[in-house]
Amino acid sequence: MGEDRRLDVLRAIVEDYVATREPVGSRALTERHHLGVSPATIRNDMAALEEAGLIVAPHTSAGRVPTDKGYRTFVDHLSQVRALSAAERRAISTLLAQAVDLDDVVDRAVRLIAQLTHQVAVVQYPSLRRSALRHVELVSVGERRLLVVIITATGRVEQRTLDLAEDVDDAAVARLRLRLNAAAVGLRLSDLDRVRQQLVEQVSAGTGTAPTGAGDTDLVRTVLDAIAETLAQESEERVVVAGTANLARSADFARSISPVLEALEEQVVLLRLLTEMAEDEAAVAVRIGRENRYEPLVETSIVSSGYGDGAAVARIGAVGPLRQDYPGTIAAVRAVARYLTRILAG
Amino acid sequence: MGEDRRLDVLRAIVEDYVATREPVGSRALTERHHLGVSPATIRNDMAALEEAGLIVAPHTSAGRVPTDKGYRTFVDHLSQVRALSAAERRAISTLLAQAVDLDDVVDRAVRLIAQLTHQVAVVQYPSLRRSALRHVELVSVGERRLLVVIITATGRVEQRTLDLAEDVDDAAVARLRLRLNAAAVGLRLSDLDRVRQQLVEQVSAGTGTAPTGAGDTDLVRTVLDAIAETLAQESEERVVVAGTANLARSADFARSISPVLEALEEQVVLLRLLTEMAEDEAAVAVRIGRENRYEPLVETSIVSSGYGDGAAVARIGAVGPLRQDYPGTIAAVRAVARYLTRILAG
DNA sequence: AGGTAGCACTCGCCCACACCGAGTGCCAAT
DNA sequence: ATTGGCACTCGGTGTGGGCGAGTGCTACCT
Repeated sequence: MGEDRRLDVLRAIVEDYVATREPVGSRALTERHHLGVSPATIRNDMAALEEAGLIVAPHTSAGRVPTDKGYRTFVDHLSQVRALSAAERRAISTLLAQAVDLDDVVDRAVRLIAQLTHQVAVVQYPSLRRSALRHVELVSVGERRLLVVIITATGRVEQRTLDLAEDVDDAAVARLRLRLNAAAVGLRLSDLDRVRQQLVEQVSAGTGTAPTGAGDTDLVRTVLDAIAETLAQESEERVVVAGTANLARSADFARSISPVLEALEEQVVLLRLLTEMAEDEAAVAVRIGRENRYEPLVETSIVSSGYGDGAAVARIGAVGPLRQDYPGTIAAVRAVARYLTRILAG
Repeated sequence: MGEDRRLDVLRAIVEDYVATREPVGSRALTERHHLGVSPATIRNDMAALEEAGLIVAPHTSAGRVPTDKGYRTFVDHLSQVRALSAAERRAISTLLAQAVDLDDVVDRAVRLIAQLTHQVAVVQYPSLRRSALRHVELVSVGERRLLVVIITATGRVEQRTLDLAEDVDDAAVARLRLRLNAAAVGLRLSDLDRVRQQLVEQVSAGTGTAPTGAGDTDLVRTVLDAIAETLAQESEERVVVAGTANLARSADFARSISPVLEALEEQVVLLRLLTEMAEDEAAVAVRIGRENRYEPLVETSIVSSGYGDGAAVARIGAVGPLRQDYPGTIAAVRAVARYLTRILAG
């Protein structure tokens, strides 16, 4: 029984189709790959593969093309992970190492992925919720408005403007800043919720020296609420995208690429898709075609990996056509994720 | 002499071609526009217009199509500015008014422009150099690293990490923060360069109370240098883009749209293009086709306007195909610029 | 002089048609 | 289980003719 050979045939079909964009026929297969059998035999195997839903013929007298399911088995069972070349790895590490701050790291990473994979690259900023608080800055802007700036251990800065119920003088703000920082620095933002009430009391009571104003408790609560709320809305989790031009070049999209472009501009959607892929944070996950439950992306595949250590975890990914070099993409995404983890830890 | 009519003909050609994407012929013109003359006469005018380089015929027996120069005269002399509908204006003002912070304003504005013009929208953040300093925050991160956060009057936040020559204790940082803010708040960032030396002395000397550490002068200089440098590199001026999907829909690009997409991802290029268009800050400027000296964009037109008052000036714009509804785009861009100015001032 | 009518001419577009060849499924033979 | 043979399908390509929109030119009109 040719169970094994059948999978060989599938692999050959995927590889050839990815390379040539032409539906691949039985004869071409026997010529380009030395499976030791005749075209007729291949045809039988192909019939079986089609039966199993792994390949289809676009029309009666054409070769076969992999289905989503076909790519899926290819990715799961057939592709051997290809290591990046030494040059590529060097390029990654030096490029990332040159970054001057977090924004720069993310920017470089996203461009790198786009260039390595020839696809659209997506990088999520290190998640706020899980990173530790480094500093909270309060600045009063205007009469009853307070600008809250949150600085995390990873160097990420988030801001938010608050409208207050009543006037607050600068002294009160300064006092609050001191206590807030004393009490909350070092906490994971995701822990904030749990210890919030406790914090309110602790901060309002003060450390003893300065006189406590009347509305301080309210103010503290308001500020902490704001911080929590900022973190709660996922929309604050930023995603950056690069390499959209690669989409236009691929010419693999039946309809237009504009639905895909639209999807890529929707941070919220991207975030949801990425986080849904986070079954195993460390490993590379792949979503192929209709496996993406999101209509505009059913003609794309997403290859994604988590990065970062415990303190700051997020995801990166590559969005590209169904017909793509999966082993190559996976290798590139994984490599960048690893270097990224290393850089952020250092 | 039909000098006037000739321009009427040009206007008619532009309008029809924009509406239909078909090269327009003499007969069609007389039918759709009531110029009171026969097709033969129109043909003579067309010959003259072609002679003048305002229109061309794609091939011998086809209608005419406007050239860059044709669009240019249309924009300069022939298009009457169309006011937006009341509904549109209401949409703009309410949408922008709901924004919660600067990021949100910019985000809403860019989406708005994309939606109104059906083109790619571009919004430059209110320029750092010209906005006043609201607050400088210093946070030491790690041993000899200092995070400098700059907050402007418009609510914009910029950050930068410094590597220091020697250790600095928290007390020194706190002291510096106090003095720096006392001395520099309210200054235009663009003025910083001029008064820098003066500031260094002023801040180092302190206001009298706290004892001054040995390395303080150096530290002050380093920090001010960093601030100045951050501002100097234009790359820190951010540009956001939206509506790239509109490009893919337009189907007006001879080659591929990928060069255009690439260009749109290059912040530096976009910034240069935008600032080059700032002859008259308030008015709407238009660059048509080859007027953009940047090769990837020679098949596009850019409609752009400044916004903001003296304190915070920047530009917005729309990038689209040559064949577009210029009056509509101009109206939309101008309207959004005005509302934006109002919002930021209020 | 400017506008008009008529006319011959050009050419891109569309359609019908035929042909070629890659590829298939099936069957009989090994 | 594999293979060679064979009839059949059908998309892609090339050819040729007809159509029609559009033009430039010339002669004519006001």
